[in-house]
Amino acid sequence: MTVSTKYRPLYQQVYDEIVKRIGDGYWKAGDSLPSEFALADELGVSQGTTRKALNQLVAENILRRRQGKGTYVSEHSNESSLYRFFRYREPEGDAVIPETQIQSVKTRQATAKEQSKLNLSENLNVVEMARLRTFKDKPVIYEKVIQPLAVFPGIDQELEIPNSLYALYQEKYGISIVEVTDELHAVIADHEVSEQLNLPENSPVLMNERSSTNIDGRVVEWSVAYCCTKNFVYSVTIK
Amino acid sequence: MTVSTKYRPLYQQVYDEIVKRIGDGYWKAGDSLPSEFALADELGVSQGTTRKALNQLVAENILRRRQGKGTYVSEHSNESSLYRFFRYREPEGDAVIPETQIQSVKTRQATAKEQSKLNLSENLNVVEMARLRTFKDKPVIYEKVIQPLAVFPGIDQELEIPNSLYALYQEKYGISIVEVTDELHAVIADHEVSEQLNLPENSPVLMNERSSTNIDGRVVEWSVAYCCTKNFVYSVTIK
DNA sequence: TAGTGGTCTAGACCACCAC
DNA sequence: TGGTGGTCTAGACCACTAG
Repeated sequence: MTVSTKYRPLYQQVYDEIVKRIGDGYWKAGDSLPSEFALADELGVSQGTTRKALNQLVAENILRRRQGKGTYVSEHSNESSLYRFFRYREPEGDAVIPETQIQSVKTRQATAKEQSKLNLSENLNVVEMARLRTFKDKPVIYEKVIQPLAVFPGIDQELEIPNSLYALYQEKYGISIVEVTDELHAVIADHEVSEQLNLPENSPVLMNERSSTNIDGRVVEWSVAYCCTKNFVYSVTIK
Repeated sequence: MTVSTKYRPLYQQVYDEIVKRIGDGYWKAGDSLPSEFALADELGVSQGTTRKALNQLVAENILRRRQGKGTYVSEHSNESSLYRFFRYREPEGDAVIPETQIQSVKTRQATAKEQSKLNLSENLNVVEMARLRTFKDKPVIYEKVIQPLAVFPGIDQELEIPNSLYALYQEKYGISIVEVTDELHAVIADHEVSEQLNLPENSPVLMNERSSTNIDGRVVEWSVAYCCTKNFVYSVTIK
């Protein structure tokens, strides 16, 4: 492996190389990686160094390892990991898996806020998807998802949009969301939101502005979700 | 080191032993631990095994290490780590460090909800502290903190309550909060909350119900905080 | 049985810090 | 200069999986 002039520990260089290969599509979600020894030989480092990089990637949910089988690129489209970023729960703490209906898909220019959140400078075309999430046939979350067309070409023409957009991003665009940042506000539902969520006027709702980050560190999606927290809570554990 | 009948990897046994010593007060917040080799010798394992346990504890914010100096028990009363669990930010993303005023301290029996959240079965005496957090002389968060008297004996007689309760827990009671779980709701401020936060009637506020967990895994504090998110957001990153 | 990841050890060398 | 943690290597053995 080429050693950069600016010093980075070997195991971090191995880490970078693996991330690069996943980002380039050389290894795709669900693929198995070579064994520790094979990878170490190929990159010219020791098995222990490779292991350290691999374990770091496991800690970040980018890889999964199973003793006796091998090392795999995480499939974020698994039921379990699909809802890793979905933080709404019933008050008793039970997970909620909602249904999703697409309400509308529009293509337009990004607003100033969207440009800033998505770091857009040149191509300002974005897709706005409005979605209604329902649970037991009752509307629970109304959200607008903003995607740069440059990142997701043709996503506005997509006919079958799955329950989880993250699965679509991964399968069709090779984009793996590995981190999200949520900013939560309490607001009064406006007319559109009350109507969609079937709430009385002036209901308080939780507004969640989310930035989603790809494996390469770019913010590739920004969304605003409104949730009535009468029957649900946003639950998060910080360590 | 004694090896338990039920197999646990050596490095996890080392991990457990270190946690136990911190929990027992053998090493206190800010203390330095023996070097990797000294600890390895004492416990009868290799330096690499000790290192693995130590690094895991660093990942969990229980220890801190500095090259050339040593390994230290985290002081959660550091400015930096004190606010690790404080998730309110200005909309631009700047951290907010508020002032705190104690409004009242009461001792009473735990409610059913508090018993459940704090896993109380025998001694039901709890202390309720009402606190108002202000930023730039404006009230921003009103909260009620519930502490079991069995865990914090005499805390209701405390004269000097610092800005961060977690620092008090650590210094006086040897309790280190290592994990919190927040449940967020959007609600309409009631009379008490609007008055404390100086808000008009019917303002939406973010309600945060928090369970705080000690190093030994027990929930030792439960609180409810109300925040007006007009000028602040609750911000969290999930990986 | 062969191949994989998981644990554990021993030792070398480097970078940082304090005296 | 001596002691600390940080990186890197080499190799042994164990546990799990699959054919």
